[in-house]
Amino acid sequence: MNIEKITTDKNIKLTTARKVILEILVNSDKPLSYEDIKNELSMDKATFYRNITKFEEENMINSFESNDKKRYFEIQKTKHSHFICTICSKIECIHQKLDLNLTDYQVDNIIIKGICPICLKNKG
Amino acid sequence: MNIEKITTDKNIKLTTARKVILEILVNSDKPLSYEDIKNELSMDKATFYRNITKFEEENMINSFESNDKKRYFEIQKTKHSHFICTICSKIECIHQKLDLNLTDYQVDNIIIKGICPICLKNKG
DNA sequence: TTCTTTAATGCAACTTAGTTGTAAAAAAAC
DNA sequence: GTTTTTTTACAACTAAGTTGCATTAAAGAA
Repeated sequence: MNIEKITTDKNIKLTTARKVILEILVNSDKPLSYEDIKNELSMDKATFYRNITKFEEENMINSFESNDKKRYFEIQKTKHSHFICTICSKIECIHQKLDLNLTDYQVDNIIIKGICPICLKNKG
Repeated sequence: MNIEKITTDKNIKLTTARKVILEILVNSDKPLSYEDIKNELSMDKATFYRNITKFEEENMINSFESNDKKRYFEIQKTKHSHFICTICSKIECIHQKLDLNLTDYQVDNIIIKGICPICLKNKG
């Protein structure tokens, strides 16, 4: 997947700052927070967040809050859900299809909170 | 449902502050944020959050972050999921049973993000 | 190319949810 | 009643995210 593909048909100017953010997100296999990537960013955090907002408006990326109170961003390559472990805070992508059967609702993201297999085992 | 029932078998002292918080949560049919209820609280916010942390440790309440960046708290009367509309930010409790079939994971809360029927209709 | 307009950026100041240290007060243990 | 532990209020702090504004870059027209 390349950036050109993501920006096709989007009302977006591909600036250097935007390329940097999108490159990082494209090359990650899990959602990332600002904290996770701030060292790789040359731009100011205001620019980062303004671009993130723009990406969201254009439906290029997806974001959600985790239980560490931070927002996590990702590019929706394929539709999937997220599991957040309330013990270790790890975020896992769940690619298994979850049938929700919620008519009249548009479902964009499913976030499941609970305890991951590793922490469950450690708990005993 | 009364507070005594919630605190049964919990390692918790039922102080005035705690009673106030629990009363508010018990009498609500939807998750509430600190902002939602701060006017009804006589205590300091530090006390509020410290008690919320205690309640969570004792598994008396459930919390999750919405897309307004705030945490929402509720007492789990019956197990259910939550739908958060990314347009109007309304939080709806979904009592329909969602079968996830995630073995090895303990599922505590399912948060579905998307667009609610009203906003979908308004969008056209 | 040059002028004009619009959008994007950096910087600093700000907002606000939530946290932490600490001393006083309340409750429990003895 | 005295000691110990827990809870509280208050104030100071932290950090994610936002906003205002001046500067810069880019796009469009002539």
